Amino acid sequence: MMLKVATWNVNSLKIRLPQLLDWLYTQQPDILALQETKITDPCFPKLHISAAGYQVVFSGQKAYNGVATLSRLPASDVATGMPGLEDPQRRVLGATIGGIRVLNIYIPNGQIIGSEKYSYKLSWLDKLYSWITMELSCHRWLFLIGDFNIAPEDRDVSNPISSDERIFCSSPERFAFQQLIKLGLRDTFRIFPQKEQSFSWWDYRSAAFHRNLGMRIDHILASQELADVCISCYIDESQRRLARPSDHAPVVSEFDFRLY
DNA sequence: ATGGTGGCGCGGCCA
Repeated sequence: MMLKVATWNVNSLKIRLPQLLDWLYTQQPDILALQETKITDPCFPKLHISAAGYQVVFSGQKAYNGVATLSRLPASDVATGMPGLEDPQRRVLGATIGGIRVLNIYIPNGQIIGSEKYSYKLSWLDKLYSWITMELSCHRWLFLIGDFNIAPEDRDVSNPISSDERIFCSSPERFAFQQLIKLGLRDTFRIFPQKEQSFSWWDYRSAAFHRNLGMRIDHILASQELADVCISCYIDESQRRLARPSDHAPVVSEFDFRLY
């Protein structure tokens, strides 16, 4: 039995719904984490999602942020925030699906190093570390997936020159990512050999996708016991080539694991 | 390039 898990920042679910439904039909993931749904809960297109054969939980807001998790099996123990962080921004969605804890996150962008938004990102990452520590203590099967807005290494950036002082690449951001790895999570993409210059996000501007100027900032982290049975991880760049694409491509990981 | 594109929603904000 194979378990297929994916993450995709769709940059507006309303605009991307036709693409999402096409993608679900062809890819048939068991679990899909969406970010930047940009839609309020009453407006969420759950009929379309269920018609495609998926259960869904979501936590949205108007115009910004918003996360949703689709799955073949129903979700329980849903969490829409992190302990110790009163945050009106909808960036977190935890759920237990078929015995696996699935934590879908949309880490703040940070905008400019030293800005207020950057401070918010770092304190958010601090809360995330505590939360993941706690979640790992009670779930042996756990995924931490989503848009991290962090490029973990220089090889995850098309132009790593002076990357140390660039947003997504700064030492505090990369340190926070490594702290999650130290907790026992594995970056499933790096379990396997990958082509150089592999990215999951490309700026809409300056024909960045065409020139492959991007970053790998969307990640599927798995607890050790799931990483042990991970059989592949890839970025589906085909979605970025379509008309009116999201600026992010879906990331997919497959596991030799049976959901129950 | 102190720029550039896209989404939301109709003036900026956010990415």
